[in-house]
Amino acid sequence: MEIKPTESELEILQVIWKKGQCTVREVHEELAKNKDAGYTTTLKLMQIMHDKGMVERDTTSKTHLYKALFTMEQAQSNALDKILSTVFKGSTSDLVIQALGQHRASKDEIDAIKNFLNQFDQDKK
Amino acid sequence: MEIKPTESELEILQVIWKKGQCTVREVHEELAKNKDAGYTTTLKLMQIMHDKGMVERDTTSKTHLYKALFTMEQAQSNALDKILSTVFKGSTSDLVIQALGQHRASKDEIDAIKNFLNQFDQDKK
DNA sequence: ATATTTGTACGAAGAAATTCGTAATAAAGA
DNA sequence: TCTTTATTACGAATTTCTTCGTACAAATAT
Repeated sequence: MEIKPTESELEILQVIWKKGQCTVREVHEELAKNKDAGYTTTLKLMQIMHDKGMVERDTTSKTHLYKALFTMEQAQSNALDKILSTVFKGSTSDLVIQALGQHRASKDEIDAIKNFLNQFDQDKK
Repeated sequence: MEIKPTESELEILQVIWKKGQCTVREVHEELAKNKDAGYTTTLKLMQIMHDKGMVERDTTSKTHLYKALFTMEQAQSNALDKILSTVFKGSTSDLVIQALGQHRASKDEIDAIKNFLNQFDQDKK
């Protein structure tokens, strides 16, 4: 399956991922904090996401419950692939260095990355 | 200025960045390798990009010459910001680790990153 | 029981992105 | 000069995304 959520769909997915599963109202309330759109707009978007096969829903009770049909990690993977090919000429190291350069990571984060790299080396040898 | 090129605009920008400056035909030929769209489609897109202020053009001769008005690095920065906020919950280290995990980097790339990290530490202390 | 609130379905309008055809013009070639 | 080719301009059709209003049904409250 092609995973290519639109801007608005991603906003909704963030809420669903965070809560695991949720109702249209829950998503809407959450979005309302930063944005200002009608309830039916959110509803319609979620219905479309369902049509597209991005989410599933439990319709046993009147108020439907939505769940994502792919994980945030899958979306991350897709997003990385996309920007790697469009703006990083495929260079992972460019991407990593850019990322570390502009969004300064905390010491803990840097340590986490170092550990990861060392473990990586281990596997290679 | 807001830098938010669309999918098609990025395809075009890649060619412009690579060549420094170029004509519609050059861009079109390049795109034609992987895609199949009419010449006037490319032309129109580049005209729109000009309207949006994404590119400038030299119209002294009949055949116009286009240049990008922002660098690939700026586009990279924007792209990173966007996916960080939409799918990585703002965690740079998550992003970096994901990137390194799935697109296996070469030894040279890993070394480059390690050097970068060490230098980074130095600055901090 | 009746009215109010809460929810889904759905059509349709508006906006943005993409595609292409046609016309006008300039350059190049015969 | 006249014809062919290359280029830009531009309108318009198409598609996709976003937004919202209205209708109807179910649940809740009075």
